[in-house]
Amino acid sequence: MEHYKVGDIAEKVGVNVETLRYYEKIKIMPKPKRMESRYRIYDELDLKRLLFIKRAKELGFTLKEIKELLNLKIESTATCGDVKHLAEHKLTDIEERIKDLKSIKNVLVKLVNQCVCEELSTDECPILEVIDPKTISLKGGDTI
Amino acid sequence: MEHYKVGDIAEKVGVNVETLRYYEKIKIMPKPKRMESRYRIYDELDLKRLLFIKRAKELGFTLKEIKELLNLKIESTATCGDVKHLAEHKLTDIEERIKDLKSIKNVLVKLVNQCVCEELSTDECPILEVIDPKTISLKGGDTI
DNA sequence: ATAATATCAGTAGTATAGTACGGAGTCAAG
DNA sequence: CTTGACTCCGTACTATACTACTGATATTAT
Repeated sequence: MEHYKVGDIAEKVGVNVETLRYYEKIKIMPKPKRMESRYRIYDELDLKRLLFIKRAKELGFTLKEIKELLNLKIESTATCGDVKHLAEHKLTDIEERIKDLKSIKNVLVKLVNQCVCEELSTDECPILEVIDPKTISLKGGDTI
Repeated sequence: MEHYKVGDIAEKVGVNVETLRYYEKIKIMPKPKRMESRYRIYDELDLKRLLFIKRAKELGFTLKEIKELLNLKIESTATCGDVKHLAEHKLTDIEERIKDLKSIKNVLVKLVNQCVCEELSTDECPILEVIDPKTISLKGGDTI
């Protein structure tokens, strides 16, 4: 089994060493084993976990949400239902994110194509039309 | 043309009044017109803009990135190429986000289905396998 | 063997994105 | 025509997620 010191894994994933210690403190990364010198030792699983955290953060999840995602595993009969509910909830959330990202993507595609040859001038910002108001649900009279 | 006071638009979109003033300060929302009493007046376009900002934030964009997205419009022949490049760059980024969100989604779907009837115990966290390492590109020997 | 580099723990400081507060002016309902 | 809700501006405070710094060990390269 491969193992890494804190500096190795940090460099591999592209976070800094302090971030790893911080993640340990807030319990999103598990306490690693130590060498006799008290140096932390990480393995492949830690590497994958850190990689997931990094990317999920870029995708807009908070560390708290990421922790929940990482804890989604079927540990026992007792918790299975809970896990299922939480997973279903996350699923809905993620599907909505994908939908809205696709809307933004489509606007960008159009914009790029407009740019190709014609010098069309768009007076108003084209990206404003993309968000499905249902996703957010306006309060009060729906004048939008 | 509909118009709103700061409290109206804030409540409609679900942000608070101070946030609107903050967005004005950092120039992600334009300076609104004022009534004689110096009260701010917002219109439909402002509403759409604020809605977009709110959702884009939830999708993981920073206010800085959102500002760039909102400025993506073809203003003149001169800037068309720039806009195109920036839009293409954003497009790639968004496509990668969608891809990784879909991967996470698939794992969640599997997890939910596993839960349905069988009491399968997954020893390790299933979600760790989802991120395409290419998206992040590990440094050093690719041992993952 | 010794100098450079890495790690340790703890604490303090930073960036982003708000959120709260205070005192004054404005508006609208009874 | 007042009283309660809303808005004004400026400033200060907060939460999240790091990032930097210190002084002491530990490891590694020459």
